[in-house]
Amino acid sequence: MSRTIGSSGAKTLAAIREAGLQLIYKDGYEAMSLRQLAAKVGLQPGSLYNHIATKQDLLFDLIHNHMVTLLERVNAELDGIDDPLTALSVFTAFHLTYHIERKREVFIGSAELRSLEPKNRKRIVNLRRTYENLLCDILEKGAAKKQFKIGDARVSAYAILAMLTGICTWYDPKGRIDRNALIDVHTRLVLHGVMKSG
Amino acid sequence: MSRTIGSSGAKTLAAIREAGLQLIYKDGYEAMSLRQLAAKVGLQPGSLYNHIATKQDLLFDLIHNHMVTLLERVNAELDGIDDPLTALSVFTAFHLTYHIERKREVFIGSAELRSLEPKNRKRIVNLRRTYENLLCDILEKGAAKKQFKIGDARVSAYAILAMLTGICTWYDPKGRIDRNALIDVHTRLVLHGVMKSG
DNA sequence: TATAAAAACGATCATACGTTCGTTTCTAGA
DNA sequence: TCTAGAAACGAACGTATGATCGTTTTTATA
Repeated sequence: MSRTIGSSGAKTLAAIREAGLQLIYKDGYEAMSLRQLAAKVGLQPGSLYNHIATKQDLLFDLIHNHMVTLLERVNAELDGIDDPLTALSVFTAFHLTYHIERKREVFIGSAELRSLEPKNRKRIVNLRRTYENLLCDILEKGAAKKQFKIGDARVSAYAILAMLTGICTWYDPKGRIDRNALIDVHTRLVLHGVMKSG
Repeated sequence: MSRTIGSSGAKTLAAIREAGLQLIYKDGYEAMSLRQLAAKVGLQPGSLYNHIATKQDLLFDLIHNHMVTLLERVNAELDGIDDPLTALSVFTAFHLTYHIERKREVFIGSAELRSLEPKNRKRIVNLRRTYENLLCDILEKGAAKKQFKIGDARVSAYAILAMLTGICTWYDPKGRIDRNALIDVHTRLVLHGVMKSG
């Protein structure tokens, strides 16, 4: 028995994950070859299989890990908040912050859904649905309390999520736009968009 | 000399385009093999090359054709409209309508940008930038006239476009949601989102 | 109807892919 | 220090890919 604690295996796996994230984000899952991936990590292609089961497993692992983290964090953020308006504001800020920080995972999580095997895809779609439902609930509560005026809650939720998630395709943290300014612009669009008055 | 008018070649090319659209939309460009494509059209793989130059050319052709049409139509829609509020409303309705009608092309046009060779990608990105600028201009004019209150115009434009384009990933014309209801919900979100009052 | 071009066939090319496997090297716990 | 297991090598597997090419069939015009 050996190499359980502090083994370099964990580091290698982490390096594979990071390299995979970069390559899939840049070129897409299908376009990334395991030879590319291995070269980026500094391994022979076959050696990858000491750490991952299949290419598909790596993709699922990356997306699943991201979804679980997303749900954990959003639940922590929304915990104890009752007022729909406050909740919507918190949700918006959280969603943007998280999506800026992990934009590669987020992008892969939606762009490469199609590359997941049906069974894996279903698991991810379920987690995503759970997340969407959080926003749906907020909107419905706000509409019930007459704070919001929206049409169909699910349609509105999809529209808002699409808007907020869109930054993953273009936002550059080192670019012209300040992060807080980004959050302000979006928060305004969302809140004014759903508010009853206006 | 023969087979110039009414030749069956044009029909075959159209069939290849349509089949390509379906397959790329469903599985992605990289995942679509020319054998799949040929089978769907009812040809041997090699016969495709009587109609297309390369697989890459087919992808570019599909996306480019879509972008050119998009620009033609939006210009026709906005022609002669001066008031920013009216323009924004028209733009929103047009964008949604077009994106519902050609959701496969639109989806491919953004999801498969990465699959285009650099030179091809640049041409598409330029066309897209032209389209984005139309919305940017509307927002800036509205802000200058104090009709709108927005932050950065380009950020707002990206946010709105992301929201409206998002329907391509989930909207089903045969589904629960009526098309007009969809347009209403989104128009409300956009207009209220940018309006000064609120 | 004769003919030249268009379009399909179908075999084949070279290459790249994900994955496997026997072997060797390294490393950390006993 | 010894040793078992982890992790790397590197050659190889079978398969699928995009693309080519000489040949045959179909088509519409002249």
